Amino acid sequence: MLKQILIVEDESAIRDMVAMAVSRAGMSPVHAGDVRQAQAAIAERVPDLVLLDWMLPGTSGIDFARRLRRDEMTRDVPIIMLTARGEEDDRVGGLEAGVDDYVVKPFSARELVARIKSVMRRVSGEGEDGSVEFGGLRIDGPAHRVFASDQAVSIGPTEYRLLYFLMTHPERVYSRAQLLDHIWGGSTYVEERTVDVHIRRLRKTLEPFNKDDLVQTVRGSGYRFSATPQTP
Amino acid sequence: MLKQILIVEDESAIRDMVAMAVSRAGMSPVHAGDVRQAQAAIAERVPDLVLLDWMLPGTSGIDFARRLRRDEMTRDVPIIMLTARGEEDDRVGGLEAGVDDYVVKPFSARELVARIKSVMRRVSGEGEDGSVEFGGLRIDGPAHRVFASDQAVSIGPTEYRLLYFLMTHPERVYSRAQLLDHIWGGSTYVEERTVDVHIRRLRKTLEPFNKDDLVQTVRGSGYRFSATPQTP
DNA sequence: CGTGAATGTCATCGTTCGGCAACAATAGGG
DNA sequence: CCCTATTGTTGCCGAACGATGACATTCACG
Repeated sequence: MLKQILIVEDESAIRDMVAMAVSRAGMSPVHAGDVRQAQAAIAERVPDLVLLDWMLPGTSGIDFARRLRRDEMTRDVPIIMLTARGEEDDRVGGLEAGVDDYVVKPFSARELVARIKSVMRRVSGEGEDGSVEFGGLRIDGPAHRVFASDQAVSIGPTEYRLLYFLMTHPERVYSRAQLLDHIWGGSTYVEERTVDVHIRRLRKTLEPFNKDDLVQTVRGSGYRFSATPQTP
Repeated sequence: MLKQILIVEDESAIRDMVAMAVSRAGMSPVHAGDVRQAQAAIAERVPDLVLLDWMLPGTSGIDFARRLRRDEMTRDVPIIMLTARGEEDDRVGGLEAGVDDYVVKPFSARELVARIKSVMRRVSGEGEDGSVEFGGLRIDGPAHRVFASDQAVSIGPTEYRLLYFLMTHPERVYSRAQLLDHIWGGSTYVEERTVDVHIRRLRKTLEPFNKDDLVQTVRGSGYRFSATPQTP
């Protein structure tokens, strides 16, 4: 059965472009110009993934995302947000609403498809309400907080996003470039070394809880979040 | 093999600046002042990425982008558009044409190079390295890890590549030259004896798990990875 | 404004890794 | 049984890589 992708986007040009990309990737696109149409489509069939524009006429994308998370039927459907450049700051809010990933406009068909596949590949790990638990760490998505063995961890915004991404994609190596793409956003320009620094800061905040060895270095390849420790 | 970047831009000043940045980043720039020249260059060699000015004499950049996408030969070549401020609204059209990213003039050399790398990374990017299992050993490609009977094995980068190659091509003899080609890459020049050393190191890391006899010497020919032990 | 937190960048330091050569060991043919 | 080609082993050195601390800048908030 073909994977069905629901595209909620008011600009028809973008919608068509996305639909084209999706169907060329062997998935079945369904169009919706606003939230009403989207709900009608969902009533028809619950899609396998939702591409959701941030700005929509009437209900905003993020409100709709929250609504999807609230409904039993659609709770586990992954959501990818389409945001314009400059709206990136609202990411944290999106994470709270249980959004799985962001793609910043302008984006290429190629990138979008890659993100869709990446998100769909990750079925496991994620709890109901967008909270994640792994290796003795727990992220409470809605509350935007991190706990290590029920102790609250004080953590900065970027470290939070980094940790969130790693915890939702564990046991897998990511290069610095990939981390930049996923956490900083594909269209911002940052040095690759910056990743090192934030990895360092993340480790430092996890250190008091002895969870810093969850963040592992893979020399020549990148970083990995894993429960089984590095064997040196 | 150097990555070749085709620069299609009519203003020679910008072209030179871009070419400078590109070659300083270790890539090989090729110039084209208009679409005709660009096509000639492509006929010569298909570039690894195209930097395309939005406004060109004759055919516009976006038409050229569409043409590149239509042609089988150039379908997968990523394209970055160079646009002037104010043309940003036309982006959607460009995205439909399959453009991978935009850089808005005026841009810095560093930003451009970063974008190029990001796009190229993405294209070759999310390589879904499969997992391999053979003779009690298991390689988790995405995690970049080796397990011997579910125990994590600590292994260096080159040993990892060597093991990965051997495990994906078992029961077959490879000469040192062949191993050099496949693992080191055809463009590097290394002594053949170096293979011996790394075979040794690989055996050493497999030794604690009693898996070192999977790597077998075929005197006069090379090495082989096999589940059935050597008959001495 | 002023202040502090957050973030990106840079320079430096220590470690690891890879390549090589020199030597030891072994096999295989005559 | 010996001799030689081939392979195994080890130590060393330079280059590459990642970690880290310090610094500059920006941003939000009072």
